[in-house]
Amino acid sequence: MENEVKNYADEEHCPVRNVLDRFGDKWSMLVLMLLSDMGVLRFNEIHKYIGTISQKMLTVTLKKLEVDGLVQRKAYPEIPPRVEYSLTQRAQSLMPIIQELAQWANKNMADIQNSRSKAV
Amino acid sequence: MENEVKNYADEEHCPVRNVLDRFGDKWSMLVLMLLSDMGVLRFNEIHKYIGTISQKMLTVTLKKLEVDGLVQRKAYPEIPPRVEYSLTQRAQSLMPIIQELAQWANKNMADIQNSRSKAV
DNA sequence: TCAGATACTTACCTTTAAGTAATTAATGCT
DNA sequence: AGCATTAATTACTTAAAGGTAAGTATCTGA
Repeated sequence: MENEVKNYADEEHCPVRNVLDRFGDKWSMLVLMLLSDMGVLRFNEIHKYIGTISQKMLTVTLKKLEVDGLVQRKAYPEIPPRVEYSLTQRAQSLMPIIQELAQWANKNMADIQNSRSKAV
Repeated sequence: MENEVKNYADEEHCPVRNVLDRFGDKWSMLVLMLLSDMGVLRFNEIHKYIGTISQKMLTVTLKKLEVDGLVQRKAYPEIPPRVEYSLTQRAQSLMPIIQELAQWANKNMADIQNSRSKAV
C-alpha cells in the first residue's frame, strides 16, 4: 500500500507556483514597485533609478511583465524612439500586497539579519 | 552635472531585496505554506507532501529557512533520527501576507495565462 | 561628417540554482 | 548476517539566470 500523499507542488494546479514564480526573479518586484511609485516611466528612466540593472535584464524583465499583463508598454513612433511604461490595473491590484510584504520585510529585516549572523 | 537618481536597488538598504530574495527560490514558499497548513512535520513527511523536491533541495531549503529564523528545527536523539520542523512566530506573522498573495494568484491565474497565450 | 540619443538585440561568458545518485551512522527487526 | 529506517551529506552534472560588451536603426544638432 502506498502512502498517497504528494501533489502539493503540482504546477498545473498550484497558482502560487505558476503565477508568483514570475516575479520571484531578481528584478521584477523592484520594477513593479518603482512604477507604482512613479506612475509612468521611460526605459532609460527606469534604468537610471535602478542603477545596477543591465539594459538586457531590464528589457527581459519588462517584457515578461508585459506578457503577464502587469505592465503596459506604449511606444511612440518618433526618432529617437520613446517608450513609456506603467502598471496595468491587474498590477495595481497586486501592489497593496507587495507593499505589505515590503513593510513586513522592513519590520523584520534587522531580526533576520541577526538570526543569520548567529548561524555562523 | 550628473543625473543623481539611482539607488532603488541598493542591497544594503533595500529590505525587500535583502529579505524576500530568500524565499523567491523554487521551494521556500511551498515549504512555508505546507508547514503553515500542517503544523509540525518530519523531514520525510515534507518530502512526501511535496512529491517532486529532491532530498538535497529540501535540506538546503529548510536550512536557509532555519537560518533566517522562519523555521524551527527540533532533533530528537533517537535512532533512526527524528527531526521535526515547524514555523516560528516570525514566519507565522508572514503567513497572512503569503496567503493574500496566494489568493491574488488564484484570482488572477486564469487571466494571466490568457495574457500569456495571447503574447504568442 | 560625426557624435549623441533611444530602446532595444545579439553573441558570448560566468555564476547560481537545482537535480541525480551514491554514501553515511546507528540501531532494530527478521 | 543483512536489510530497513532516517536525515542528512557529498561529488558530480545540467539547466537557468544574469552580466558584458558590442551592434542596430534613424534622426538631430554641432
